[in-house]
Amino acid sequence: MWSNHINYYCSMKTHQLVLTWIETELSEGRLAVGGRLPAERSLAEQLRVSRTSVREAIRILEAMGVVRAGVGSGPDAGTVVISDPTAALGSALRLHVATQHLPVADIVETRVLLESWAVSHARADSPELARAARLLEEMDGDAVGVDEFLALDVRFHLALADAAGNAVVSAMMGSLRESITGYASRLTANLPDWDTTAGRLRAEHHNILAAVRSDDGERAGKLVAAHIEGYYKEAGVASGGTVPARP
Amino acid sequence: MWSNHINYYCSMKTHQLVLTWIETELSEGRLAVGGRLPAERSLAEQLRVSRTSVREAIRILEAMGVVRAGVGSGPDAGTVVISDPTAALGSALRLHVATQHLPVADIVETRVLLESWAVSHARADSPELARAARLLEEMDGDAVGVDEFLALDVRFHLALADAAGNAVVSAMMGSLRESITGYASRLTANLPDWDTTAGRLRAEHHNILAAVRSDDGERAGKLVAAHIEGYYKEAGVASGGTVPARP
DNA sequence: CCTAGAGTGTGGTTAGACCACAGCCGGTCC
DNA sequence: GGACCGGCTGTGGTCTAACCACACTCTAGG
Repeated sequence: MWSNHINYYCSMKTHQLVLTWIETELSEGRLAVGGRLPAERSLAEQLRVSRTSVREAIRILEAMGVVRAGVGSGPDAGTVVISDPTAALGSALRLHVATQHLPVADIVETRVLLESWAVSHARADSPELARAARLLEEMDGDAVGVDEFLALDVRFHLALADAAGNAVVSAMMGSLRESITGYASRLTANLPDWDTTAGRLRAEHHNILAAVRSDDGERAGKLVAAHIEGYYKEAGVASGGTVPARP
Repeated sequence: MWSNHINYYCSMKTHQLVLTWIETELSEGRLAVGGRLPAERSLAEQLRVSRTSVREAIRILEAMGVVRAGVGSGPDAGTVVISDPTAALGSALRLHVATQHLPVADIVETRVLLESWAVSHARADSPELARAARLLEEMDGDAVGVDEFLALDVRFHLALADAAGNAVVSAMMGSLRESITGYASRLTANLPDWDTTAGRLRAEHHNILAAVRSDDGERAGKLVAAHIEGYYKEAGVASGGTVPARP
């Protein structure tokens, strides 16, 4: 194969060559979201590399939320281009939290920053707000368990963030939330009384949504900041504090 | 091998099994930054999977900035755990920008948001500010070319962001900046007169740094927002606007 | 003592094989 | 004629076995 010869002039790992090729195809518009990559074997032959190297590149793209690999044949199989920035940022953040080089307190602080910006820039007539309202109705149900409540809570906050119309902020919000999902559900154990907390959270949610809908961005931003900080404080993750021990 | 048997009960791809194992080792503290992963062949044997699958997992971690693979032997070889969140977020963002599902305008907007927060929360006595000041001195030199100026500019803004002491914000700032480096250098071609612009940017940098050092966070935030927005506006990336055509 | 070479262990890359899966297509049976 | 069943084809998923380049480490020879 040529790769050794090529690498002699350009010290790039083989799979990076494949990555570069795919990224170029994306930039130049020859590959777009919804499109399909060539089959792994064809791509390997075309780029004069082994299938292993092609697969390594595709794995990276898959982890980054850029492609989705599907077996079988037919119109929904093969490796298709998608675009899920949240997945990429989320798993990256989660891993770095695991290395304990990204303090959870910093993540919470960043979440407050992004989310208060988002609600204060949300358009009062955004269709996302209707979605948020429906989620609140669901959360008001009596039979909602803790985990279900938290899941709906995530979706509510994401809907709010989407209303600002900034894809990057939405993706980062989602990834921050995803990276600490594990913590969030563990934190509920620290709460003195879940029902009381849930009631407070519900009320705060309605206030926030009302502020956004009346176009009072400043007030919505402050409410959201207090909402998030209040929750984590009650659950024991003080700003700059350490992470609670595992059960 | 057992993997097919295992996958029968739990539909997880083999390399994900390896990823999960490594993430657990990180969370539980048995692996830490600076530590070394077992050799690929050992790990494969230990987890009862093929070396191929182990490599796919390691590739993903490498792309996420969690490990660094080094050939050879000795104390600096092998696969060691690092922590470079910026790399992970940066390449992810860059790829999604390539798919044209993340508008450049949104990235700029997010950068303004994060950076103005950072400077308004920077500690006036942070050692990072001294670093920022040294970078400004370098930029004031007469013999500084365009590319060199831009490189120093990136480092200056990152130093400012670091002064806020939030690792997540710093990482996101760096990744946003990295994801649009390609654009930034192309944008200079749109400027009517580089020397004039450079002079203005220099003056604004000094003003921002002065505001931070006098603990006037609010003013620093506004200055930084105007600084960034002004530059992109002059270079032709208006908020919500489209991307300039390639040369 | 120092140096050149063999030895060892690391990741990097490749080739080739087999599997499970999903759609397609043609033949068969009712 | 229509419904069903089987093989065919192409996809990604996994594994094995081998080789390479590299960098250190040890050792034999000067």
